[in-house]
Amino acid sequence: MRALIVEDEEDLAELVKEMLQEKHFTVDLAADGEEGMYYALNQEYDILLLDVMLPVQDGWALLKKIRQQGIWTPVIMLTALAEVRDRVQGLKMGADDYVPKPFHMDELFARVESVIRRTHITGQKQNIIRFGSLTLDLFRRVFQLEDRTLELTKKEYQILEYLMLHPDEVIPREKLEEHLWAEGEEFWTDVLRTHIKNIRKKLGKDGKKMLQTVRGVGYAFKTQH
Amino acid sequence: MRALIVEDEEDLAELVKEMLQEKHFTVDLAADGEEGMYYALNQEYDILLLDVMLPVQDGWALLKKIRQQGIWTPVIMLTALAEVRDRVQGLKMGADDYVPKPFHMDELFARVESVIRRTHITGQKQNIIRFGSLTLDLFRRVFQLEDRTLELTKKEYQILEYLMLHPDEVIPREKLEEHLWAEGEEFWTDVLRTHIKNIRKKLGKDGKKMLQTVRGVGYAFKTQH
DNA sequence: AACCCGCTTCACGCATTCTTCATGGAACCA
DNA sequence: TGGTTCCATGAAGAATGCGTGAAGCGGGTT
Repeated sequence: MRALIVEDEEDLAELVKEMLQEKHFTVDLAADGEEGMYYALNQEYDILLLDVMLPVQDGWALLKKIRQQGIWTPVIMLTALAEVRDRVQGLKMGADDYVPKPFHMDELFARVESVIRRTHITGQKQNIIRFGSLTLDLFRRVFQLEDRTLELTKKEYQILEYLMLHPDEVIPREKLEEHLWAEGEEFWTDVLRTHIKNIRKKLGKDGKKMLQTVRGVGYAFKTQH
Repeated sequence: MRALIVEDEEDLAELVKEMLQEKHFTVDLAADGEEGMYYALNQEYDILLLDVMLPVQDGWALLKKIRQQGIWTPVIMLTALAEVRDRVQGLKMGADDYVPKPFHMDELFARVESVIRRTHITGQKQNIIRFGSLTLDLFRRVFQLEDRTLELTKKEYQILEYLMLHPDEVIPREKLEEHLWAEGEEFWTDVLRTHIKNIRKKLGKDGKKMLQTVRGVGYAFKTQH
């Protein structure tokens, strides 16, 4: 899962970021409305957390603009102005929820979860995806192979989740890398190879069939043969 | 994915082309407004990159005309005139974004991605092309023959994609070669012949019917034999 | 501090893919 | 029909990219 936080109070932003990372999100941070706009338009996220009071361009303006651009990623507004009026305005403009500051991290995360669940691609309560003997429960963040749950590390989970959400699609290395490492982070493509190797190992004898290499391009999760 | 670049500065055009090819796009180049018009009207693209200052017919005129023809492929305008007036004009005339020169390739690509995604969400145009028993899913980067997915190598894929995207059109060897090998790379035309042979083999008994040789010129993908 | 776990780095061998080459065959033109 | 050019083909060599195991590193935990 990927989240974008647009928040100018650095400390708070950092706290939220860490909390989400702990929950295995990949997080991008933007400090003002313009930067936020840039990220929101150019990356794919599962959730946007927007502060209302922002430099350059406030949260409402940002929200309005990205909706005009046809981006319907779920949005949670964060604001100090705990007024009902704002809430109404926000929901009208296409926010999915609204969390008044100050908030507990737990509460925020609960909202994040619920909003994502509500609006996720499938639109259903349960986000369970199954191919053959492999099952992915998006919200419990669990893979099952036959009846055994797979013990995956964070990066391994992120990779397999991404691939399984795009079945039979050849995913270029760069795309996976963008997904796994937030803007600006360094990495070496060796890393991806190693993770793939480890995932395959955990997937057992069918590992190589499920996660196929497309030489010179990337990897693909195969639903059959 | 397919892109058309209409740009008269050869060096820049070549740079953009290579960048997009690296991102697995199939790219056509046109050097003036007239040629650009021809391509835009006769081929389908996922994105058009139009220079404003062009010989014969400028980018705005081109944009206007193709919109009049009912072609709503997303368009990004490239221009040296980084004026707000232009931007407004462009957006009014149906450009989807606007990138002032000089730009970084990364930035340009970010815009390309975002514009495509935006129009994808609303448009839901599937990038699936089918002739007879052969199907190409551009988005997934997968060929299917009957129900079997074809296991093509990178070069093989690039060749067949290019030919299938220009059905019944005789593609000169040199054009294919330009498409496959970046400027300056060495090759021998033997290579192309060998790849064609291998593709045909993978296509099975109809291989030669689908991929026809045009003696002295090049090859053509035939939609019917 | 010592440990553990997961992420990253590295070097090497191997397999696939790309390219080269030699040969025979098909199309084209007098 | 013979000569010429261009193309198809299979096999073999060269280049490339991937898989793998092992080792380093660093943050978090006890």
